[in-house]
Amino acid sequence: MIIKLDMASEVPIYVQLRNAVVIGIGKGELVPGEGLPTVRQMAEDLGVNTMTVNKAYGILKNEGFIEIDRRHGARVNPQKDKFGVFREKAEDELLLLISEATVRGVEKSEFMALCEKVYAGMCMPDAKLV
Amino acid sequence: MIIKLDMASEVPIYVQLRNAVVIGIGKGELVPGEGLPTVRQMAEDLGVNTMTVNKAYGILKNEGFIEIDRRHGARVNPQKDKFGVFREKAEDELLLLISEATVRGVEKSEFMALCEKVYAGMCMPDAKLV
DNA sequence: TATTTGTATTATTTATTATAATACAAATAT
DNA sequence: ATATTTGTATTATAATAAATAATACAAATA
Repeated sequence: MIIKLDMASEVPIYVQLRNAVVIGIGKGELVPGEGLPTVRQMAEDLGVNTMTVNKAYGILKNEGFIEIDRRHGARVNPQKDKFGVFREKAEDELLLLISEATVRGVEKSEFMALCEKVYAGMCMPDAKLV
Repeated sequence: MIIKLDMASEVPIYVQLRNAVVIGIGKGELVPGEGLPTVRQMAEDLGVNTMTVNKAYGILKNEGFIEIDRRHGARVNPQKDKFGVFREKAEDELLLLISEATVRGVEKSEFMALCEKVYAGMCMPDAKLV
């Protein structure tokens, strides 16, 4: 899995890394049980500090995307949204995004089509083979 | 228009304020040409510093949501997404949000229904009268 | 036993956020 | 004309966040 960081971005590196992993799992490029590179390896690959990677891994662990132990390192372990925590967060984010879309003149149909387009690019069963 | 700030939030105050205005315009609670409270008034209402409000207003101006002059203060002036800048940003955000939705076990149909729900709560032509 | 793992610690640097106290030019209202 | 209000700029300060650096340690592995 290839992760690209934008060092000029306002988004903190550890957030960019966290997001990349979430997207990777969502797309199926990272499958449950699969191991992530070690903290040190990932830090070396990305050219960032060990603690920056460790922070991202810690967040992914707390959010229930991966599990970590000293034997196997970090492994993909996605947990479902049991109590609707995500649904609530998603609704808040969608309110902001859809508000801006409306202001920008993007019709509802076009916004929904944008969602469809993103979903179309999600299903990549052979992504790892590419 | 009532704006609520969460002082305990990790989201900076000026970002919360910026978002609230964008949502207000999107919902139609703030109509084009309508004046926003002055920087000082808004700061007093919210109990924050003048410069914090000024920063939010400056961003809203740069993003093309309001216009500002010394005569009329800040007025709502939403600009359309002419060059697809918003569409690109929206697609990036949707990729992350939909990825997380997928991981959390939220089906596509449910996600689209969530969008529909948000849209249903958007159209409030008489919002200002309530 | 030596190595690798995640993790913790401490320190330092830089950037961001927020507040505070003024000040100024432009425009308005009295 | 004068006083007020407007957005804006300036400078300073404090608190927090982000990133790096250099180690260190216990647990697990090879």
